[in-house]
Amino acid sequence: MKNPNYLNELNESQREAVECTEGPVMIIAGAGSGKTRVLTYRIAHLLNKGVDAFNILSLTFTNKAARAMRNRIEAIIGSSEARNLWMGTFHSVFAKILRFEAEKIGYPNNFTIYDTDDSKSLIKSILKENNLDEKVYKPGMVLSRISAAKSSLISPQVYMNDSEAISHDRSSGKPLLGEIYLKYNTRCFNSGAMDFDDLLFNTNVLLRDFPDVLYKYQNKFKYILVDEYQDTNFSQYVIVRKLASLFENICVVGDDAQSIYAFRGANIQNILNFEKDYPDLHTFKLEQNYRSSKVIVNAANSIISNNKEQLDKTVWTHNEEGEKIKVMRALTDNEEGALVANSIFTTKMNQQRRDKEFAILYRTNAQSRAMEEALRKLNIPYRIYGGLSFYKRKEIKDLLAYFRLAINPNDEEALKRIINYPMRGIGQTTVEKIILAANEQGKRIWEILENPLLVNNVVGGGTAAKIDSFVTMIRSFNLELKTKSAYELAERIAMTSGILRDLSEDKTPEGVNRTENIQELMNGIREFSESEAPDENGEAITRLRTLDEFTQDIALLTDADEKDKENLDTVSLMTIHSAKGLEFPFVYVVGLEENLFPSQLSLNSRSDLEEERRLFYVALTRAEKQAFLTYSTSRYRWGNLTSCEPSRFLEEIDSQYLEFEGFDRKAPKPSNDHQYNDMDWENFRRPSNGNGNGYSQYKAKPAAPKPAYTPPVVPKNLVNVNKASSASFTADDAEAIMKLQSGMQVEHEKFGIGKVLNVEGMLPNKKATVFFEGVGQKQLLLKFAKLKIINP
DNA sequence: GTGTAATGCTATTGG
DNA sequence: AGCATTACAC
Repeated sequence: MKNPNYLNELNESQREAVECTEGPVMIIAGAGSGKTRVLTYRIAHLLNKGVDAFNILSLTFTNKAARAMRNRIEAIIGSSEARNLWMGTFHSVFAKILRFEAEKIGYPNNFTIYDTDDSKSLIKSILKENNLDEKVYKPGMVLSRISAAKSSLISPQVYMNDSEAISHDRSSGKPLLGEIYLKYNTRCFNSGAMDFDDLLFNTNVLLRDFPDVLYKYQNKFKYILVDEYQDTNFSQYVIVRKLASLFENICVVGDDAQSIYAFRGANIQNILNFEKDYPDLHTFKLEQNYRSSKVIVNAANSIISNNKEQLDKTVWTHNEEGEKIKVMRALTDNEEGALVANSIFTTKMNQQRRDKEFAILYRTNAQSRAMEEALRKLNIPYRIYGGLSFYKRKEIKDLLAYFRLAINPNDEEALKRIINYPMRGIGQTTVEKIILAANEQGKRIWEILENPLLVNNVVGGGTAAKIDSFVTMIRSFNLELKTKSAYELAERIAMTSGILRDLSEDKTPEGVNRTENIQELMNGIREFSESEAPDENGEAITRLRTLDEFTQDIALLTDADEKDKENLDTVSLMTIHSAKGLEFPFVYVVGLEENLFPSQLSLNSRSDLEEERRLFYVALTRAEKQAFLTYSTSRYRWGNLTSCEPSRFLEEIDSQYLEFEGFDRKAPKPSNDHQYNDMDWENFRRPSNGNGNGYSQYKAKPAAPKPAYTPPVVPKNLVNVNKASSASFTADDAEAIMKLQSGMQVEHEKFGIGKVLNVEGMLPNKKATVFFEGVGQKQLLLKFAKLKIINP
């Protein structure tokens, strides 16, 4: 035992929650109350009491959280026993179990896991084959209906007989959703593929239809812990209830105030009804916040009190008072970025902070662009979490599709992706014919492809020969799965398939970047190949690590799982959803505008709006020392400048915790140079708390002042003259364009380094003549050319 | 079957 | 504005 006094590191309610190990336990944990700490210590305590690690199942929200917990547990108990714990997300833990048991429910053990893109692509194929209009049956929407059904354990058969579903789909003009759902499921099954929801649905099928399997896992998992229980859906709930029903050593941890995934089927009722499921339940409340200042805790409480549905709980803190929350207003989204970047810069300098102590949180991924540009201009390093994750990039998915097909040749989506990439003359029509033939004859796609007779029935001789050589190639990969290491085979596939050749022919910066991404993937595979594998007893052993292991490992990774990047000293940019569970000394929540946050789509129902409010609560409670809230009075949305009103959430915060920087809340909206419909600023909502003077402490200024915003100091050697993106000028851009003079050395994205020979014209249409080495003389419209001044 | 130009759609949130 | 799909020419 490395740390025998570990219980002393907990406060009273934390310790009680840790020590109550037997029977059902619910822990209601306020934001920043040490929830992870309790879970970690609880597991350590179980191990310390002699419980075998193999008998503990701990379900976390991300795999990264599981890894972090495992490490902390090892540090507490001082042994490597923690590696034997079953820990991970619902999806990864039950995918692992399904790999053992798949054949019982008719799946191959090496089943593919379809991601959202695969699912959508399959739905598109089905729509096309059945002559259904993609505009009526939008693939994304169809998928979310299917997903909702699966999360509620509604099979296609049940769906098609469900009167509520039938009338819902009829009245929305999509009566065939049930049929599509059935076809979709059949196709997944025939491809040996499960989508994300199938992993949980099929686990339920397995536990329902095979009592011996259920019994086996009930006995195995004598202690079950579930983190973020407020975000579990019905399907997950049933799995947990079934597994726990033998011993009832079930501990769930959650916070109803932080439930932000109802949109994907999460059900707060799971936490609210837990008491009914387990009458002899022990409930613990963690209400002391250790993370944030008093200002932040109290401000967050004042927001969440606007929600009607919530458990009784008061979060408080002993921490210092802290700075007030700063509210900042910008005129455009770009200026909002500049405001934030500038504020980070000054705070960093004044308080001697590191970049990694700052986070910028937003409601939608699209908002990151303005922030990025502003940070780049100030040379502030940043890292975006989410967005296009590494494994979603085209070139990565292409190579992975080869791996997938080598592992499971019936994987229809992988096949469609690469049968003609790099191009080998097997076009769309051919693929459609083959798939059609497979479905008509009730055969798997690979059965058709493998059989020259069947292929010849469908396509001409020339195409058949091309198919034959493709089949031979994939089959040769397949034969090497068990004999070659992941790295050896991956390298061979990258070469033989022609992907590397195809990419290396592309000399554009994007093309080079794609090759580098492939290289990075290969490095990851090499690392994997050289790592030790756990055997079934959890012992690390050295044996061949194969490509199918690798491919299955990464299928459920998310970018939150990207490892070892958190040590980088960079500002973090992410959506509020992905910020869940994280904390930062300084947090900027940006885009606090009506229709953006709260989102327009949430305004129709009370429960959706309350979820948005909980999301805001989550955002604010990420901050330790100080929070900053920003909004813009106008913003580009799908290419047009639109006018925005400040978010209602700004008014819901008790104003004693707010400080308005550079503007007066009561002052009329400042005029600016942009042309757009001026919204009714005078009717900017008055405080609705009835006393009518909610803002009186802010003195009204007579005139409409420009916000006190000083443009950031831009390093002279890296002036971004303009972005091609906008036809409108920000002050910065215009200024930079004006600075451009002949004789300067500049860099162009495509043409490289060049020298300015001449500048002419008036501002919006100012032109420069630039000589680029190896390219020649070019006339560039500064509004569009991305010119960087390298040497003034 | 392949390459390019034109059109049209989109931007909640994520495993 | 940017991306994906579609239309049409080769």
